[in-house]
Amino acid sequence: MKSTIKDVARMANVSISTVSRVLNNPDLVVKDKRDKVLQAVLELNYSPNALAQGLIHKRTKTLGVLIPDISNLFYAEVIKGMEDAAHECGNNLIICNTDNNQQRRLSSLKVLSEKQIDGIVFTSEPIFPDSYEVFKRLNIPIVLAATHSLEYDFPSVKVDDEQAAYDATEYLIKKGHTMIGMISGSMLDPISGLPRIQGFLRALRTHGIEFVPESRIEYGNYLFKDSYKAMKALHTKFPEMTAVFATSDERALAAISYLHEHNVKIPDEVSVIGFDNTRMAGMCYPKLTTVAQPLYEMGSQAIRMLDRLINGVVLDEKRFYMNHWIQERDSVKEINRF
Amino acid sequence: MKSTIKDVARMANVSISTVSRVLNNPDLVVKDKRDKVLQAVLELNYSPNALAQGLIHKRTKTLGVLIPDISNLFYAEVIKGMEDAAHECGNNLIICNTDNNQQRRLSSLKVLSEKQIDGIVFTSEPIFPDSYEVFKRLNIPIVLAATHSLEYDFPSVKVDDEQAAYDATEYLIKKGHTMIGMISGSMLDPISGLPRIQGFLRALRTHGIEFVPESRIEYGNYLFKDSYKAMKALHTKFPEMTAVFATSDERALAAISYLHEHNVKIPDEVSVIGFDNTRMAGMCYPKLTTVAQPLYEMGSQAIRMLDRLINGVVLDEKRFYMNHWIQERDSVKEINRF
DNA sequence: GTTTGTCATGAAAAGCTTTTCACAACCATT
DNA sequence: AATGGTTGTGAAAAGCTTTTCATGACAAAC
Repeated sequence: MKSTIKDVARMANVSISTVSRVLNNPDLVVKDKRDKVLQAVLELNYSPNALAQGLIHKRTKTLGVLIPDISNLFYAEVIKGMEDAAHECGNNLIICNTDNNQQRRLSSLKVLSEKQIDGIVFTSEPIFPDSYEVFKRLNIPIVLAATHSLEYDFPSVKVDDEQAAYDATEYLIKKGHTMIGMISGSMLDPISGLPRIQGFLRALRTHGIEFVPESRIEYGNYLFKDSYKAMKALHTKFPEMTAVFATSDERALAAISYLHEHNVKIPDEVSVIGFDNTRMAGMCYPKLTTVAQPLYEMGSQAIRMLDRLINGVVLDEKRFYMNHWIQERDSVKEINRF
Repeated sequence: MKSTIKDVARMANVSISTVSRVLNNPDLVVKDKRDKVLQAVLELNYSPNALAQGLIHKRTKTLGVLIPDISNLFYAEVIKGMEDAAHECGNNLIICNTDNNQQRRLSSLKVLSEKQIDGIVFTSEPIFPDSYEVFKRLNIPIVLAATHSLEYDFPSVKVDDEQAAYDATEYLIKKGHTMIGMISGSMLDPISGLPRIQGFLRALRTHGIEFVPESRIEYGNYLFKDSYKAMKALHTKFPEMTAVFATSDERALAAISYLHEHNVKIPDEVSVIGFDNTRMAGMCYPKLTTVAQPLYEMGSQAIRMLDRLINGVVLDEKRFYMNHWIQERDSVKEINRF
């Protein structure tokens, strides 16, 4: 049986209030009582019940995190960043898998709210009006990570996807590529789909490369298998291609697999650039050049922003864009333009 | 401001007890009051405060999970299995990263205990006496996942590592290999180090393959970079090797990278078998043949066992060994023995 | 020597819910 | 008509802590 403050009080021969004071405001009580209390605490292995504390303080030091699919490697580093930051500011994380499923998302939010969490980090998914309603009713601080919203003014942490895609494409162009294909997410995805396509197109336009989107971009979901098929379709309709921009590392690995299997040399015949810089990017062959997102930092930054919001600090910038960069490895080759 | 049961009672013109009954035991109250209460609940968007409930029931429906390094891909699937199972039996997970660090492990356990979690899943790490003391004092159900303890009788879920390593090695032998190297974890690691080495040695012995451990096994930590170095060392001291047993997929990928970079054909010149069957195993080239652990199921099974323990069910088997299997892909080749 | 002020401490309320107990009303039994 | 048994409801305790308020003791100031 766990001991309570009452047990400590009894053992130390003082009132409950005194015990509480010893623990929270030690200099309010004289030394000999203090010592007796401390002694009793030790002896009984007492530690306060956070439920009771939470009830009083209306603060649980627990944060909720909603993630569409935890098993996706993308989140491994993000979660670690979150956990480390949370630990640092004395919080715990309840992580919920939403499975890309509104029902589950709602039921998770309901229990999180019942458990009186102090704030929420919502990752990756766009905010639809019905989710917005729920968030508003929850009435607690919320931070978006790896997503944002232009309609609603939730604070957010993410990379500038359009610019990142632009930079990736420009990088390929500067390496001499003009025949560039793209494996992309859906145009209907306003977070990591459309903006990356727009960045890609803008780079081509800026550098005067003519372009027929229908024959150069292949769309598909984010998993390896579909991306492999997408790469096959792309390569079939665009065999002159010398470089592919895959909008996730998983897509890039699928492209690499396809190319290997068809005896296309990487990067000698076809260069590949990915997106995310998950740990996998350094583990494949050839090592993947990719648009790096600071995954760990995105996670920790999101938590730190949330913690500040909870403590009533006003954020100087609502939409926080983290720096991305091109992580050069071995999957892109400079080619002779002429 | 969140509404309380008091607000609902006032609005519905009944006592607090009646509201509580409507929510927990509806047939105890007459229809018209019940309807009025339900109406008020809806109108006020009321949901009960889990802290107060937890205080009474001594049950929080929250479980703690301790993981040495969340960013390791190994845990992505395990956590998902845990989360799904937890969700199914109405629990939430507080996941803590221990960083392989006793200090942090202890501080995490302390807050988890203060938050009155109902049980703990402890993953991967061996149980040392001091940890044991802490667990015992916590006095709540605990399940070990991907680890176990022979000294203490905590229930556990894992694969039979010795047998799995034996099977992997035998698989290579049956494919005609006799010159087999190993990239292993430390012999001092009683969970995934020593047993796998023992399984490896037993398989060789059983099949009458002579063997000088010093020149055939390379030890190192689990990260890619070290494993790459290990592979280099192994290949240097054992160039006749036709197959490598890498005791994690990450190690196997490092081996593959090394071989690619030195123009050794996989699996034509050297076969590689991994361990874990993380999602990466299907994304590399060649696709990795590996000893599959049922990661998702290990996670969900651990949670289900924990939930049963919490509900006072006595487990029929304490040490639960999940089935492993050889997931055949493309990194191992049958060779001609003569 | 009375008053003011400080300090240490305990009693009790508050935070929100569930559950036990008691009460009243009603019907059925004798 | 009196007793016994249901049934529906509210008051209050319990779960554990923090914090406010009140009290008593004692030193300092007039």
